[in-house]
Order: sequence, then C-alpha cells, then structure tokens
Amino acid sequence: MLPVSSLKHLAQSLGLSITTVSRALDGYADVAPTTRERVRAAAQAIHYQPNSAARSLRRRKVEAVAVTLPTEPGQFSPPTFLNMLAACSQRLAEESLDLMLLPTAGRAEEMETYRRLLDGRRADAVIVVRTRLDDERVALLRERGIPFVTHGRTARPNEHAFIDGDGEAGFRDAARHLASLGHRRIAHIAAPQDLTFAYLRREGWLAALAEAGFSDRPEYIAQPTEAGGYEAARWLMQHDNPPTALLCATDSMAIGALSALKEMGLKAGRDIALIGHDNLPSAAFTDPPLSTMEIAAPDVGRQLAEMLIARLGGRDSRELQTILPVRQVPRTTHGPAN
Amino acid sequence: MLPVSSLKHLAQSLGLSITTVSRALDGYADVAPTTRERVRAAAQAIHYQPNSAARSLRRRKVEAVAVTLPTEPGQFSPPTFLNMLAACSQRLAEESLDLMLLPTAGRAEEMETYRRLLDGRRADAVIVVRTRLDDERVALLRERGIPFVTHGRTARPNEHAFIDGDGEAGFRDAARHLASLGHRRIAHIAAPQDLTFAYLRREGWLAALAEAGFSDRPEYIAQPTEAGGYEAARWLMQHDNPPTALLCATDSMAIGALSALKEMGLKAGRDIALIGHDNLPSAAFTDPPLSTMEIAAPDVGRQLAEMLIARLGGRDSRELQTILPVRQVPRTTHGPAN
DNA sequence: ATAGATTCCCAAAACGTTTTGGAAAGTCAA
DNA sequence: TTGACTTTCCAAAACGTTTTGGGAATCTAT
Repeated sequence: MLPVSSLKHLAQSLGLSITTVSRALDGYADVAPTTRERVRAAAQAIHYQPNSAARSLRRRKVEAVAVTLPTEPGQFSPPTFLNMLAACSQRLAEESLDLMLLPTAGRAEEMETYRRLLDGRRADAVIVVRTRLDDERVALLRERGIPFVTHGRTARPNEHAFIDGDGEAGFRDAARHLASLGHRRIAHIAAPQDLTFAYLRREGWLAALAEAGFSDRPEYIAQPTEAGGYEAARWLMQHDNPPTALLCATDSMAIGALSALKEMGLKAGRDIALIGHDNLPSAAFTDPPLSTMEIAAPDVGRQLAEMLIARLGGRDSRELQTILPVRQVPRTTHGPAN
Repeated sequence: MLPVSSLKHLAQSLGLSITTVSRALDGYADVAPTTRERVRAAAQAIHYQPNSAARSLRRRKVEAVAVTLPTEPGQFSPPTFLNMLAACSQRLAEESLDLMLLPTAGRAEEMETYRRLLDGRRADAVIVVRTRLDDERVALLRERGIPFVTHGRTARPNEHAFIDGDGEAGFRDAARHLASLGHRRIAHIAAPQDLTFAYLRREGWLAALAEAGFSDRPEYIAQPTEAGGYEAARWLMQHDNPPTALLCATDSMAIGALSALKEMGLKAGRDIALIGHDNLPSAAFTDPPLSTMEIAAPDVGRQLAEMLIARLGGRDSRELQTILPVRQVPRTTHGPAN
C-alpha cells in the first residue's frame, strides 16, 4: 500500500513547501488567505488526511483513550456498558480522540495490560470501569500521572476524577420505601464487596435498616448475574421466617431471583417484593415488570467523555467528581407486606 | 511528559548503537547472544516499550483494527455483541493488535467515519458488523483494498471474508419443528429486511412454510428490540384466526412479544408457541423460560479475530468464509398446537 | 601468510508530520 | 532612500523507530 496522499505530494503539486501546506491546513495566520483556500481545495480533492502515526510521533500525543474491558461480570450489565461506551466514544470523536478497547481476562493480566499501555504510550488517557474499593489500576495511573477518569468510586475518591451513580442513596431510599410499605425483613442480594458499587449499595441498604431499627438483616453475596441472583434468592428463601422483600444489587440478579421465586410458587409483587437496579431494557418486559432504579441522567457516557476531555485539558481532578442521583422506577414486583 | 525510555537512552547507557539495541530486542541473529541478553535485561529494567507511533510510522502499519459501533439496534443484542468483541479483542491482543471502537449514529455518518479511518491510516484492518444485504461499507473497503472481515453476510458473500451463523437453516428447522407439532399458522416477527441476518431468517421461515404447503404466512416487521417484539405480537394477535406460533428474529423481540402475550392472557408454551434467536443470558430466566436457538460455536469472536489475522497475513478472502451451524435451544415457550 | 567467510556491530536514511527560526518581498513613515 | 514593520513563505530539525548497506575484527582454509 503506497501512501496515497501526503503533505509532500500536496506541496509538490501546488508548488509550495510542506511547511506552508501544513500550516495552511491548520489554519495558521501566516499563510495568505488565497493560498490557504487553494491548499484546502487540493487537500479536499485528494481526500487528504494526515497520517496519524506521523502526527502522533511529532505531537507527542496519540489522540486515543483506552478503556479496559472486563470480561468478568461486573458493575455493568453489558447493555448498559455498551451504550455508555458508545455515547462516550461519540463525544470523544468530536475531539478526534479514538477509543481503544483492551480486553482483560483476570486481574493480573489487567495490570500487565495497563503497564504495556502506559509504557508504549498508546493512549493519552484512560477510562477505568468496574472500580474496586482498593484499586491497583487507579494507583498505577496516579503514579504515572496519566489523565484518567473512573466510572465508579474507590475508597479514596478525593484522589481522582470519577463519575458515579448514588447507589447508596438509591438503595437507602428503596429500603426505606419497602419499610414504609410494612416490610420488616428486607433482604439484600449483594454483589462481591470489593466492587465499589456493590459495597455502596449494601451500605445504603444497611443504613435504612439501621434507621428503621431492624436487626434482622438477611443477605447473600453472589455474582452479579442472573445465575447469581437465582442462587441467592433460593438460599434466602429456604429459611424459616424468610424475608418479605429482596433488594437486588443489579437487574440481572433480580431477573434471576424472579425466576427462582416463580419456581417456588411465589409471585413477586404479591407474595414478595423485589427491586433491582439498572433499569435494563428487558426489565420492563419481565413478568411482572420489574421494579428497579436507574441513574437519573441520560448521558453518563457523554459526561464521562466530557470529564476526560477536561482532564486532558489540565483541569484539576478534584473539580471533576460527579455523583449522579438515582431515580426509583417502580413497577409491579413490589407492594405492601402481607 | 518526557520520554521515560527510548532506544537512544538504552543505547547510551549500554555503550551500544541504537541499531544494535533495536535488533537485539527484535531477536536478530546478527547480535551476539551475550549482548542480546545484556540489552534485554536493561530494557526489562526500565520497562522499555517501543513508542507505538514511531514504530507505526516506520513500519507503515499501525497494529490496530477498527470496528464501528452501530448505535441503532441491530443484529446483536448488546450482550452478545460485547462478548464477541471481548473475545475478538483478546485474540487480537495476542498478535499485539489493538481494537478501536468507532461509534456512529447514522448511516451517512458511518461512511464518513470509514473514510476518515481509511484516509488517515488509523487501522490496518476493519471489522464490519450489522451487515446489510447491500452494504456500502463493504464496497468502500473492497475499493480501498483494506483487509476486512464482516460479521454477517451481504448479498454478494463470495466477494469478501465473513463469519455468520446459519440463520436460514435455524429458522427453517424451527418452523419445521413447529409444523411437526401441529402448528398451521406460524407467524414471523421479522427485523428490517435490509439487514442480512433478518433477511436470511425470514427466508428460512418462508422455506419451511413453502415446504409444508402453508399459504397463510402472517408476518410483521419491527425494530429488533423488546418494544418492537411487543408491537409485533400485539398486531399479529389482534386478527381473527390469529397465529398459533410466533417465530421471532431475536430474543429481545421474543421477550417483548412474551410480555404482550401475557397482557392478552395467553400463556406461551400452552396457548401459543414462541421461539427466539440468540439465547441471551436472560432468556433462560423469562417466564416461562424462552425457547430459542444459538450459534453452535462458543467462540465466534475468536474465530473472527483469527480470520482477520489470516487476512492481514495475505490469505485469500475466499478461503475465509465461515457459516456456523445454529443449534436449537428448546425450553418451555413452545409446545404442540391446540 | 592470505583470500575468503563469518561474526558482530554501526552510521545514516527513511517514515510523514509539526515547529522553529528565519528570509525575501512588500508596505509605510520620515 | 532608508529603516522598521508586515506579510508570506520555506529549509531544516525533530519526534523514535526500523532497515539498509556496509565496516572492522576474527576465524578458516589454503
């Protein structure tokens, strides 16, 4: 593949120097308006696009942002994640920043990926998803001084830029609501507690229970998947004096729990209350439609991109910390206690 | 950010030339084993990673593969898509190929994105997803001679490398099976017919109906989403003499249809048969669990990557055309006709 | 001892862009 | 006419790597 077009070609065919062509295209003031137009027209004609490698080398930045793709189940149900990524990427593209996706199987491999990424200068900035309370990735990025934004907080949120939903408030509100409906044994189906979102949601649940003075705090920790939710619901319901409400860390878990309840002959919304989090597309179509909650912002991905751009522009990370409110989406899987 | 490490630094600190250091690290035979080791040790010590921009510039390839991310609903339900992408990316990483994600809102924008991508040499190869029967993207890529693999066929599949499930056979088999269960009015809930997968699945359904000699061919075309499936089921069932079976282009549509049927007081599996395609994680947890089908290969993403790598290695595209069998996943939303 | 191989290394060019530090020509004021 | 500014352009360096085309030792065979 020969280079179809380069500044050299353009310069030669226009009888100008490479410098002038380059500066004309970049809109510098020191090239005459008429030549600038001439150059632009010629560039357009041959579909000139600067070679990205050459530009990166000279400019010392690659115009790319990386996000590692956790293959383990996690904070995001894939639909949510992909939508967020799409929105984020779209905003980044407006700044001509590419988004690269780095898959990682395990935690060790993830760190190795980060190191290669940073040492090889393949990205100018990084997005960290599926944050853990104690997150090595965040530590590494801080150490290297690479701009980054996390989706989800860590145990030390004041030390970096982040965007996150207020899962704690969301779960507190939901548990309070259940209590006000007469529920006295409100169980929590939790996700692994090293994941920040899972920890915070459990904290919210705990806070509401403490507030209400309930000492019975049934809970079960499982993988944030349908299967995990299924397993948890089975376990929680098999005790005598089982809970009357199940507050699930994610909708995926709630969907699994729903199917377990059904197998046990329990109808959610009538025999037992069930609430999830995420408002997945399919949540409106379960039977009965799932009560859930969601981040009350339509454009988390875009905001994330915005913060990253600000960070690349040198804004201080402490000005870039967003906690988005969580809105309850009541449907029919919850009702008063019997 | 100063360059932490470069061949120059290494060379100076080792008292060698840049050339020798470079060749030592690349394992050339013309550097003495002892110096090679010395260099390797030093490189390891400072975490040397070649600057990717410089390397790309010189080598005239960027070690990156691009995939555009369709934001409209399409061939993939997001979970499937993300998993495929993760597997693909993982295999690509083994060849140190990065995967870039380019979001695109509409079709026009998609073509613009492709052009910028190709003119700016930002990727060595491209993955095309959500193929249409007549796909401009494929035409452009062919014209430019860029290696690419499509996920899904086009109207002229012999002209490019692709991987695809045999949706036609899958839907033929499913419709046959329904016919053998006594169903006589088997409706199809289709996705827009410019999408290849949607076209082929409908063809399979049609073939089985023709085979069985059914002249009644109720169908409705909708968006491949839960809402689309809901709308389609409502429309199809409101006629007198409604179908006794619904064959849905995707599981998302089937889930929407399931909820519509429920609202109409129909129980899938008893009053009406319902079959989807994709075997989404949540399909096993619907009520009743959804009968569906899936591509009978655990690693489509990996195979896709493999084909792309072969294509980058110069393999002919005609040797790289894979149609994967589709396996029926019967659950409980279908049964004999009443 | 000497021609020819072999081994190990290196200087310099090249990739295509951006940026630095002017140079040439034109304009203006005196 | 001259000096100071402006305007418009450009040569050359730089970014960090890979690759070309040898060069200097050392070894081998006569």
